[in-house]
This record gives sequence, structure tokens and C-alpha cells, in this order.
Amino acid sequence: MRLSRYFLPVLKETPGEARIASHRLMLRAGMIRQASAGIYSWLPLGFRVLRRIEQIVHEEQQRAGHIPMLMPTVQPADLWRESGRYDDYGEEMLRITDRHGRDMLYGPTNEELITDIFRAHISSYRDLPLTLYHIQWKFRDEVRPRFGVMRGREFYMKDGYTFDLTRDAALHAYNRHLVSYLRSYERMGLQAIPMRAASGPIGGDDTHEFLVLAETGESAVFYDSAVTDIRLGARALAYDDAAACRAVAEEFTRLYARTDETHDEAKFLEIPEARRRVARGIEVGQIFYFGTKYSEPMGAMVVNAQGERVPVHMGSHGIGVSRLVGAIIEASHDDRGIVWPEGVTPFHCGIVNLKQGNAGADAACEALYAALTGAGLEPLYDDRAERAGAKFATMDLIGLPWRITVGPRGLKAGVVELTCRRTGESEEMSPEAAVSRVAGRYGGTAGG
RNA sequence: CGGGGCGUAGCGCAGUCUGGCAGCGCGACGGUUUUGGGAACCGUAGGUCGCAAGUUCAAAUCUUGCCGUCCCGACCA
Repeated sequence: MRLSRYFLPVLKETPGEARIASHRLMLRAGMIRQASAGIYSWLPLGFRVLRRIEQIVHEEQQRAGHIPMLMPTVQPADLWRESGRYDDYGEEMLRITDRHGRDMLYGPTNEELITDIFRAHISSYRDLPLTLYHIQWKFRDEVRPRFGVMRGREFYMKDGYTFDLTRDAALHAYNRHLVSYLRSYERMGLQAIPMRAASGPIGGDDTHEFLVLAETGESAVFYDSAVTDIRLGARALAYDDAAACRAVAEEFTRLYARTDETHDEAKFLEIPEARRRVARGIEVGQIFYFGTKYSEPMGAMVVNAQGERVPVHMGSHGIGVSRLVGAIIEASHDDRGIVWPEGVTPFHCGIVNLKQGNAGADAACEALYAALTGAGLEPLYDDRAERAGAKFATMDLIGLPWRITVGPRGLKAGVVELTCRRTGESEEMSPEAAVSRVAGRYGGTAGG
């Protein structure tokens, strides 16, 4: 993409309403524009990041054997009356009446819809297990939206629903989700710690929240510092192997890590003092096993091998896709701007032409652009007639992990400059070497 | 939902107390000179002063009502 033809409305000054780094930086980098309290338009740069996170979630869900689909945002109230949640959900649910006077609602979640789909089409244990998921916009009419996309009213979320014959099978689904979530977050360059949590209004027997440590987090968290040393890394994952999934889940949840809702001071004090940590975290996902809470009242039954009609065991599992954009920035920025992890960056590499209009610099930049594109990467070429300082400031603000700087001075010596956004380190090298270095950073995962 | 702010150009704000030409900085646009970390100068455009009613010769400014938005608390992915 050439910046001169792109839409990147960056701001030099910080809009007054933004209190935390991610909100401030998303506004300044031209990623979002507020439409109403807690409701945002995603401008092109923000949209790219949102899509990359969504893509990682899709890939990891499907790797775990989960099946994508799409349910509507507007739902009929009747289904919610059936589950008993139409009244329970209260003022957070946006209620709508259509032209025929029917009660509708903008979905805050999708248990009712998915259960309705399940009961209409599934009747035998032979069709289980089944995991369906979708990524869709949701709406919760928060009393006080804040922190930009981290606590919006409209938000984009992956929610998955598991259907199993037995509790044991449902717990395998729970562990499988835990592992797939860990893998998704690691690909996004994030550490999200699974913590035992309260179940809240969705209801359930077992639940973990995934928290990203950040000073601006909404939850107080208490944990054993050793949990932050655990990584999934490149290990092979056998999602169909219940014992293997349980082993990984146990490895990540064995040590003490809880939010304030379930914090147990006595157990916390059993941790060696040097490893006790009290901090704050941003919730970026949650997994629930809730048994037959919805299947019983809504009649989602299957016939088991003994010929008996039994309610299915269900679980639901969510990842806050739009919230992750903010959470990643909270976890990865500096005083100059955003520092994107390579896994979610909106563009793989920036090209800064220090002397736009200089034939040699222009040609070198075009050649770099073609070479990077040819290597399967998406570069952002700053071809504006701006001064160097302005171009650097823009690149730093939008946080691309790599920047190739091209100027007549370096070209005389046959070199360009490759700069790492995170460390600030620069190195001079031939344009070809710069391309292969950047391409090497993204390996086979480039594109998308 | 309780309490408190704020609403004036795309962004940041002054002007409101004490009614009297709608301003400043940044940004945008044009020009000249510049050009390796947010350049300088000259010029130009851009405003239903949140909305409505009221008071007044005269309202951004005073009064009333409404709307929007932000912050603290409670609540919540």
C-alpha cells in the first residue's frame, strides 16, 4: 500500500476523551473513530488489525476441529423467554421492536440461538461431539462504556459452543478450548494467563478467564509469578487426545492465578513470598462448562446408546476479538506509539523514502516494494512529499515492526537502513538483504 | 443508576463570571524557501458557538428544558 493513496488520518494531538494508552493511540493512529459512546467505526488501519486477529482465531479454532458458522446479530425475544434470560439479562440487553410489534433484541451472546439450531437438527449421540463457533458483532448496553474498544458497547467476539454426551466429554472440549486459546494468544504476541473465575450471568460449573497483565486492566489479579514462565511454544498439540489436552490445561492452571472474584487469600499466602504477585489484568477470553443449563429448559436432547433421551452437556467459549486490539496495544507500546507484534501487525514492513522525487530513491523504494510484495508481504510505503521527521513519527506511531529507510546518501554506498520498532536498533545493508531479513521474520506465516 | 465536569472550525483549546465584530494553536489547501526525527514565511478556506424555548435593542455569554459526551462510584467480556 502506498501511503499517498491510503486513508490514514493520524492525529498529532491527543483527543481529550482518551484516558488510556490504547485508546489514545488508536485515535491518534487513525484506527478508529467514535460513532457514539462505546461504538466505533474501524478505519482502514484498525480494520486490518481486527482482521488479522480474527484470522488467527479462525485458524486456531479450525485447527482444533471446531466448525465455523455465522448467526445473526438481531434475535427474537421468544428464544430468550424460553431460556429464562429475557428478564434476567436486564438493562444491558438492547431491546428492539420491529414494525410488526414483535420483541427483538441485539444479541449480547448466542447460547439461545445455537441451542435452537442444535435441537432442530441433532437428535442422536452419534452426531456428538459437536463444536460450532462464529465471530460476530455483539451489543451490551454498558452503563458506562470506556477505554475505547476495550469496554465498548458494540464489540466483535468469537463465541463457540460445544455439545457433548457426557460430562467427561464436555470437559475434554473445555480443555481443548483452553489449549487452542493459549495458542491463539501466543500467535498474537500476547501472554494471556488462564485464571479461575466467577461464572457470572452466563452461568456454569467451571470457568477460566484469560487475562493479559496491564496496569489499566479492569480486574485485580493475584498469581504465582511462575505462571508467566510457562509457554506453549512450538510443541505439537493433539486436540483429539483428551489426556494430552488435560495435561496441557493442568500445566497452565496448576499454579495459583485468580481474579479478585475468586481470590483466596489463604491459598495465595501458601505461595513463596518472592513469587506472589498482585497486579491488574485485561480479560480477553473466557471458557465455560455449564452442563445442561440451556439444554434442559430448551429441550436440546439426544438419544444415547441405551435409547434414553438425555440433555446434552454444553459449554461456551469466548474470545474478545475487538477488545484484543486494545489489549495488545496496552501490552505493547512506548512513548512514541504502538509497537505491533509481528503476528497482528497491519502491515509487515514500512518503507520510508527520505527524498521523495529523487529518481534514485524513488526507484529503490519501488524496487523494495515490489520485492517485499513478491515475497508475500504487505509493505506500507510512505511516498508522501513529507520531511523525514514527519515520516518517522508516523511510522513510529502506527507501530509497524520493521522499517526500511531509503535515502540518496545510503544508496550511494548501496545500502538502506533496516530498523526494528521494538528495540530501535538500526542496521545498514543492501536492499536485497533487507528484504530477505524481513521476509525471514515472517517465515511461512506471512500474508492474510 | 447516584455524584461531578464538559459541549465554540477536522483536532486541542480561549472567550461565558461582567451580554456588544467568533478567536488562538495544530491540521487542511495554495505559493516560496527548505529537506536523515513532527520545518520557516506569506496567503486561503473552514463555524446552525449541541438543540429548543425564553429574557433583552442585542445572547457563545443570562434563564428553563432537552440531547450528547467524559470522569468518579456501583456494575460488567
